[in-house]
Amino acid sequence: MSDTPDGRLPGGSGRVTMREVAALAGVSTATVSHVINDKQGVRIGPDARRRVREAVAELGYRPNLSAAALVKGESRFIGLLADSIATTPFAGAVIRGAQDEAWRLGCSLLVANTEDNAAAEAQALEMMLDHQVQGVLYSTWYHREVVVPAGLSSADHVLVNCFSSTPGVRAVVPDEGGGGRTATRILLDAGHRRIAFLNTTTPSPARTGRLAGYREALADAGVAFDPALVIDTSPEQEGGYAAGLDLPELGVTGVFCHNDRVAMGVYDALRDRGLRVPDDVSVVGFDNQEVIAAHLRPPLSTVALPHYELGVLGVRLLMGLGPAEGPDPSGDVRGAASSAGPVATDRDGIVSVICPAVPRSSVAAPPAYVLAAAQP
Amino acid sequence: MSDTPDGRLPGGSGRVTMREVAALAGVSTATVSHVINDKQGVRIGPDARRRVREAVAELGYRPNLSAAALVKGESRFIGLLADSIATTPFAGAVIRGAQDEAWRLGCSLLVANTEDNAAAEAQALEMMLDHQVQGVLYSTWYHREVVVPAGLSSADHVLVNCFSSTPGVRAVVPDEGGGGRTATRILLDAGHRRIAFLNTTTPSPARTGRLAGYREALADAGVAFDPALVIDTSPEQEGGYAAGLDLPELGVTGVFCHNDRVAMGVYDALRDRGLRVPDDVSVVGFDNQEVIAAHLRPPLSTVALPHYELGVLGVRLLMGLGPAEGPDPSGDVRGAASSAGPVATDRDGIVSVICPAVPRSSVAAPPAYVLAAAQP
DNA sequence: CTGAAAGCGCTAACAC
DNA sequence: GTGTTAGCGCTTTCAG
Repeated sequence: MSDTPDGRLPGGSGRVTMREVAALAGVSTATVSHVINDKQGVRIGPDARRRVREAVAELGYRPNLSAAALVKGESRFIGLLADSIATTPFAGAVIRGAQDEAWRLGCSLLVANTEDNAAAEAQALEMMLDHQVQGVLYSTWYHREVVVPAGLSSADHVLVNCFSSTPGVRAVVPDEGGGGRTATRILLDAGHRRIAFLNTTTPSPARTGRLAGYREALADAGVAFDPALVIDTSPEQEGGYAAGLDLPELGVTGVFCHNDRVAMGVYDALRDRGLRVPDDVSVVGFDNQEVIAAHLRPPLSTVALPHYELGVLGVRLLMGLGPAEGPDPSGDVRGAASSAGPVATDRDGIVSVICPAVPRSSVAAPPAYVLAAAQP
Repeated sequence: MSDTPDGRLPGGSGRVTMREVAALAGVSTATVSHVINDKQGVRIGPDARRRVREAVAELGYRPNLSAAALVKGESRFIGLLADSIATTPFAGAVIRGAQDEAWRLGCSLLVANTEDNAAAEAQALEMMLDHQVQGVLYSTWYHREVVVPAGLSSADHVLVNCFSSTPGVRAVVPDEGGGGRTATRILLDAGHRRIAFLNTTTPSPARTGRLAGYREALADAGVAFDPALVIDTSPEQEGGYAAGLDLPELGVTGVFCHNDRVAMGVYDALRDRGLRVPDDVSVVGFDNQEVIAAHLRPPLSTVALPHYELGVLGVRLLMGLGPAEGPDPSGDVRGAASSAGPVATDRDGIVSVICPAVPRSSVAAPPAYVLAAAQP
């Protein structure tokens, strides 16, 4: 059971070693190793196996991962380089997904926040290599093209939420087009026909992808595309406010905003123009920034990009596993969204939407999902 | 460079080993080790030292951390258990601070997100112990009392942003009282005398601490405390809205809100009541939730808790270092005075820091800081 | 001042 | 089927 609580055992760290387990079980360390690692192709008698298990339990044995890593030349670590961690919830979601999947595969995540600083990036990468990571995920908090840092090629790697023009580099990215379609369809399904799209001015996959999705959804619904309804504006509250002031003259009844911050500005602008949301104009955002979407009045309908799933898929891709797989209990799409009350408060309940297709990606991205109800 | 005589080329991972460095430098591995680790108490000739350095550079040698951890029985890892990672920016800030300080000390952070789930917590902890971490930081995303999980005592540990009634457990927590004073003083300095405080209904150090700070600031300014101006409400937009509707009747010109979400609701309520911010009523929030504070119209004055610094101090405390000494911007160090910085230094170079396991006792945290300008 | 040697705890060939 | 035996790359006495 437990050793004497009064003093530290002399050895390295006082922990139970495999040799002690072997001794108690009356077998050799090799046998213990085989049993513990469930080694395939090695036949161990059921009796010995049982005794080993018992000894492990009784002694409270825990493997020394450093020793295992040393002899195998490879650790059970997966590195994750993130360019941000606190500024948005997106990176956090990626990390959560990657961690959950890594744990499922018996690995640990070694996260490093680089703040998009090349020096920190290089340092973090070396640290990871020094720890013999199996591979490295390179992730960004917003979907964009990146130049793969030189050192990254020293390790097996996969890009997450970003992509590179360098051929042969695996990447997993969100389906912007699907997101744009979903957002637009929310408004179409609510009966809107004259729908503005407040797009960002920043060139990005989000800009082109969401616009394409907007147009596709309109086309699918038999609504003619009107270029006058697509307004480029800075992707913040200020941009939304400025563009929102012009909306009344356009005669639109619905607005799809490039992101939730823009939607926040639109709310303000519409209010200042004497229009009410959702009675006069319906608004749909993008990103599901919990703190905005759930707490605006009325709560904002929005589309979330599957960041958690991006993390999951990044790990799977890195480990040479296919995208989806059978029983995935944690694939609960609503999980990432549930947080505050507003979701339960809304009238029409939660709607899940599937965004198939995958732009630029070597991997299928999971569906984006929608929060709150569409505003009629 | 693959000049191993016994032809063992693909042995570990093809990386340069210390033996190769030793061979090139014409010294033994022991000498290389001493030079690399800058071992004190061992005299190495300047010449040998130089040759080792050159060999390291030429070969691009990188140490195998697994090997070092194995032989020393301890890795250069510091574990960080976080109960959340994506739901708020707070945890992220703690992580950033802890990581930066860990790196400064030549350590790596091993982060685990537990989502406040006991099973995940236990699993993560075992993982960390299996990696021979030096110690573990146990952090929460909001300041609260916790019961230290049993397994945590297997490792050296420090609580971050939380505290325990268990005696002897070190902890570093934010100075809520100082935050409350700061927020209130913003309004006082702007000339307000009738200031409401929308406190949370949730019992917590934040609730009592900020209220105490509010009262202290009033007292310092010679303003009588009026219990009618303290309104408990749910700490969300909804709570702020509800309480905000009552503000006009109270004749207040300033409002200190328990957090930014409440302030967001207050903005809405005041607008609905026909009052303007800041012309009619000034509002100060708390938390500096960037996405709210910076994007409300007008931008919200708010107070930020020092989460980054909490992470930094957690690491320093764990590693037996005193609170950092550094550039300390804008005053208000008075919070530190009341925290009775219980930093005791032992002889023999061993530093022990004891934090009273009481809500009010915070380890000398850096001052909270204020964003944006006070509204006249 | 420097080097030879003995492992750290574990895995992987190969004997038995 | 199971035990024996080498090391993995590094740190650390302890001789010289």
